[in-house]
Amino acid sequence: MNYWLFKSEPNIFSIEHLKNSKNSTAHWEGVRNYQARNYLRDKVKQGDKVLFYHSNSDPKGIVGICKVVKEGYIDHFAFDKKSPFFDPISDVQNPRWYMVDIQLEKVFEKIIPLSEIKKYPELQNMVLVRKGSRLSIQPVTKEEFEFIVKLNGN
DNA sequence: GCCAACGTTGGC
DNA sequence: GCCAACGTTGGC
Repeated sequence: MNYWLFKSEPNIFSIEHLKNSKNSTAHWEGVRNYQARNYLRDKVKQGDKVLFYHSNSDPKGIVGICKVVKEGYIDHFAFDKKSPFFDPISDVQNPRWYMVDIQLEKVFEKIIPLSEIKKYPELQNMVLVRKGSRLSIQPVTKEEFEFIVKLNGN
């Protein structure tokens, strides 16, 4: 099993949105970056655990845990002219973009803010805290994942 | 294949 | 709102 961190802007899709979705399950569509796409298409597997991160918000940080319930499949929103994620370059015969489905496992009692994450020596190698890192789908180590779960007292 | 210009992300 | 860092585009 692998561990990941998915970023989302909560004004667009927050963990509350996920909680209120049917079966607390949602597509993770709209990833439009090749490195992140490659993870979604090739590496993110059913049963993997995901840290849900709120970016561009106050406070920003990790807000809960999800699991992958459906692994990489074609992000058909790229073909939908009405979708904000429409991509005219993507071709049905040769799709560029992929998504997964995730299901909520736990909303943390309290957000673990980025400022706090930056304080722990155990978390200094996270992609999240690397300068200039903008990846929206990031690998996380088992140790990092478990450390964060413990921080939340779980 | 290089790289300047432009667009986006996302912390501050 | 600013801007550093990074990604993408497109002319050459």
